[in-house]
Amino acid sequence: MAHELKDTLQLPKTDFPMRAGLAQREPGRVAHWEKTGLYDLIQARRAGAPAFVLHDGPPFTNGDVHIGTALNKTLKDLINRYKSMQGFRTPYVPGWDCHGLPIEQKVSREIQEKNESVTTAELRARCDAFSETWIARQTAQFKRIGVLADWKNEYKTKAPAFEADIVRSFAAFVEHGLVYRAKKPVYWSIPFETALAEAEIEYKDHAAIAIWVRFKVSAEEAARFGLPADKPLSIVIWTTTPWTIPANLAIALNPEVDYVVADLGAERIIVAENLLGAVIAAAKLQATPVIVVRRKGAELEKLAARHPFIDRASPVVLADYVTTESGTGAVHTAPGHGADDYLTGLKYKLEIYCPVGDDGRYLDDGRIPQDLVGLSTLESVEDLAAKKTSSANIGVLKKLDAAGALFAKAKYTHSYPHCWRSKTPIIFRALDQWFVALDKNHTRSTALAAIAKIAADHGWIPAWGEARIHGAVESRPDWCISRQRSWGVPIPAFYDAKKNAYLDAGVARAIADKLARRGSNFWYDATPAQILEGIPLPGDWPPPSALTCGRDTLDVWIDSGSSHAAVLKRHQGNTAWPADLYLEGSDQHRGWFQSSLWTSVIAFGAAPYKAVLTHGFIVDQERNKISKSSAYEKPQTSDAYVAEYGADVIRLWISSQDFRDDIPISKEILGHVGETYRLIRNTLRYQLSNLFDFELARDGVSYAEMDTLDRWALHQAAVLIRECTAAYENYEFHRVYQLCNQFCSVTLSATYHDILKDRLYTLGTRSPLRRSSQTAIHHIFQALVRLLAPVLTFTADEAWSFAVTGREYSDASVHLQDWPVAAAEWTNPALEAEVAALLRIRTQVNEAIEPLRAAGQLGKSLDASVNLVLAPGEESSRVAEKHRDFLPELFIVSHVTLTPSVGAAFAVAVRPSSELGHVRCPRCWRWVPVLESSSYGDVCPRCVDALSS
RNA sequence: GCGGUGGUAGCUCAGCUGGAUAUAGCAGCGGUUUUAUAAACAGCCGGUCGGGUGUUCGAGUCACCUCCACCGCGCCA
Repeated sequence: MAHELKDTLQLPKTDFPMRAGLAQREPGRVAHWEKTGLYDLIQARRAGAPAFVLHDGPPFTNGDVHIGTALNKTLKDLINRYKSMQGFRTPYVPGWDCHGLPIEQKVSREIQEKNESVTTAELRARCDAFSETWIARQTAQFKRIGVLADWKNEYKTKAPAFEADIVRSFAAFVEHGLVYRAKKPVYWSIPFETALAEAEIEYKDHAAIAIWVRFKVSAEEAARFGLPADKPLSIVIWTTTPWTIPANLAIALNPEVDYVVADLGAERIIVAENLLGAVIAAAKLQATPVIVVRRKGAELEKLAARHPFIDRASPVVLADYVTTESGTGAVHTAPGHGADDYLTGLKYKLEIYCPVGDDGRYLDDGRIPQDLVGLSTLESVEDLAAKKTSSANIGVLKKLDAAGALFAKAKYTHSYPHCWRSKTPIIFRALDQWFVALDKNHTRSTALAAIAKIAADHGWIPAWGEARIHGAVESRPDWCISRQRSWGVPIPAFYDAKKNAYLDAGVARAIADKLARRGSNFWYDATPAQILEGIPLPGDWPPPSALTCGRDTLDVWIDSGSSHAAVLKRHQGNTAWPADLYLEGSDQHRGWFQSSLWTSVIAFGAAPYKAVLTHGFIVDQERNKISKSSAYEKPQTSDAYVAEYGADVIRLWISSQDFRDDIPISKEILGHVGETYRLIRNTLRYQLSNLFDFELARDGVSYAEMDTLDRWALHQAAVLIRECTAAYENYEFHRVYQLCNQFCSVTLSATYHDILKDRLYTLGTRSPLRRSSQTAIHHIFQALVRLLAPVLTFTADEAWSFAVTGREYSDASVHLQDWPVAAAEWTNPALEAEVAALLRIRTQVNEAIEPLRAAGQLGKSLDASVNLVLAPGEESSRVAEKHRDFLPELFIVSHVTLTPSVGAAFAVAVRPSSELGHVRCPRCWRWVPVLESSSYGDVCPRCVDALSS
């Protein structure tokens, strides 16, 4: 009997599974989207619409997609999908950053391990192949997390046409007269005879010899500065790299620090006052120094000391970086052998002097003492193990000793950069490099103006991005754009036998045209004559036969920084210049945002983007950064996370975080997000399953005829749509997450859906009240699934397919729908206020039920009967009175009585319905005064109606 | 060391131009239901808003100092 009764209920029905099985089932949807050509369908649908171009910053192609990269790409995908549903045409051309040191390093290491020797062109071909395999893998990984893009029109910085545009960017620099050649110190690996980049050095402890050296000050010079000249006077410097002494051109003092002339008896020395004691101690002198004179460093500027064993002056210069934490406060300065020294050298117009050759040996330049020429500055791994220092260091020590200049020496262990491959200490060595003069031709001011213009349009998101990039652009020194590397775009410069450089914008552009057809290996394979064939040369150039090709490549930031020119300017994949949005991590203010700005400002006079959105970096739960190398339980790759949680949970996690700040990730956090996912999924499932016999056209109820609670729900949906839309517009996806989460759990699951069960399940199929609720559910589902579609791309699409066709896969896609809009009539604040008041009473009812439950007098709320003591005139009493017939359903109880009581306060009382002598209807479980008979036995009058309809 | 950003319950987030008892969801705890059932509902617990000082009738909100984290830059001669 009971079983038959249950069969008369309209229980929910759907094939939409409760359990998502994301990790297993999502790949099927990726394939489905590929098959149906979803990206193209979306584009075709908006063919005539205004464009929103989000220009993709290219990830580096040397490994699996890191979770941070996945976050970046997913945020882009989310925005594109939202904008598309909002009615924009959203061409999205993904890119790949292919050139550069990390790839060349990895490939070189492989070659080295196999003891192969290859030509530059072969090395480049292997780098190309290496990059290509990662492009394929990363593409699959991006698709797997639901990134929808124009993969067939993707851009690669290594593609010949792209390389040509990189060279054209460079040609624009030349055209504007910005490119010049100068010396600059670089990290140099002696064993490999190559310049190293920051990434190729590692800091290790190094046992060095620290020396204190006298730089004599002549009597005349001393007198000129009012210093006592009756005893030998010298400035004492300190250094841990004795081999750089031959290149010494100056002594740097801090202008603010107090220096003293200290009398040691036989001689006098000049050092910082704070360090005098330490210097005396280093020299193991017993004498108590007597301070004769005290001067600020600034007062000693241009005092000319003498080099200890080379006949030249070493003048005092001033530098703020000089400290009194170690040494003597007087810093030995060799502009060809140190970054600071270099800058000081430029300031004082010193020669950038580097008397050390590629092999690390002193050159015979006519200035280096003959007994030092040929000595090596290299300390091999064996030398380091044996604690032997370099022959150059020993040679210099001998010379200093012989000259009587060695004031003291000591062992000194410090952290020092080493070549990561040869494990030997690097040296700083000045080499000729190409630079871009950023202050020429108003370049910097134009760039700053472009930044300000974007700020005026609120294009820096968050707003502090403006300060970031402004600072970076304002303070950037001239841009060193040459690299002594092979895997990159060649700098189209030529050299004659005397190493004079030849560079011309027109020639560079002509070469770019050739590279576009033949690829950049042409530069490495062909002779200068072949390269220059058919290209008119400037009048002052020698014939091609007298030239050789330069071997430097361009800084890879010019590669990616040219993407706006190579992709947007050429409308690749129907894009347009400038981009509406660039979106990358906040480190790119100094990286891609900046390099793109420079190339664009120089070539086109304006920024390549209208707005720039930045996100923070992924950190672990302790707020420590998650680096690619750190030892975590599992690799921090996109695929590893997707395999464990599914792409939609990862995407939901991404949306849940305020990405402008640090973005924490952990098992706990993802676990919570997984809970939210299940809540949302179940909410959608409830709606789908209760619409199984509903068709809007056939069964829909007009708003005017809808039930109060259903109208209330539509009001809530309208609010949700409005607030979510505002959040999406402001790129505040975490608000979307919070809003949808609360809507699903509080508004729907705990309130609306719970109350609706009675009418949906037990009323007659075509009962107007049931149809009213189904109409509301239909509208709410339509809104909710679309609001979620940009985030939960897989689940929303799956739910949509079930809603439209009842099947898991179909041609219908939520991603081809418009953004939801609430009908104006849904917004009904007066009704909302009344229901809100009733819901507050509902909470009181629930609180009153709880003690009875604890006492075992009640089980489910339907067993309860409620009496409200009304206080006439009071608001909740008024509202309760007005909606008295609605109260049992709203409270999910069987019976509600109202007892007006003048003078009493509003109160809630609950008792079991059985105490009223009521009986329980076996069909709908409500307690009623009497049951009536039906063909299914005795049921309540309402169920009799339902069964007969 | 410098510049930027942030720090609100175990977790993720509200809190607008300073105003009363500081949000909500999730998690946790012990319950209810078996008609969304590897689901659903109700109740309870939980925060001196990183720390300090100041301005104010009143500070999570403003100022200064300090600690911690992240991004960028620099330094270790």
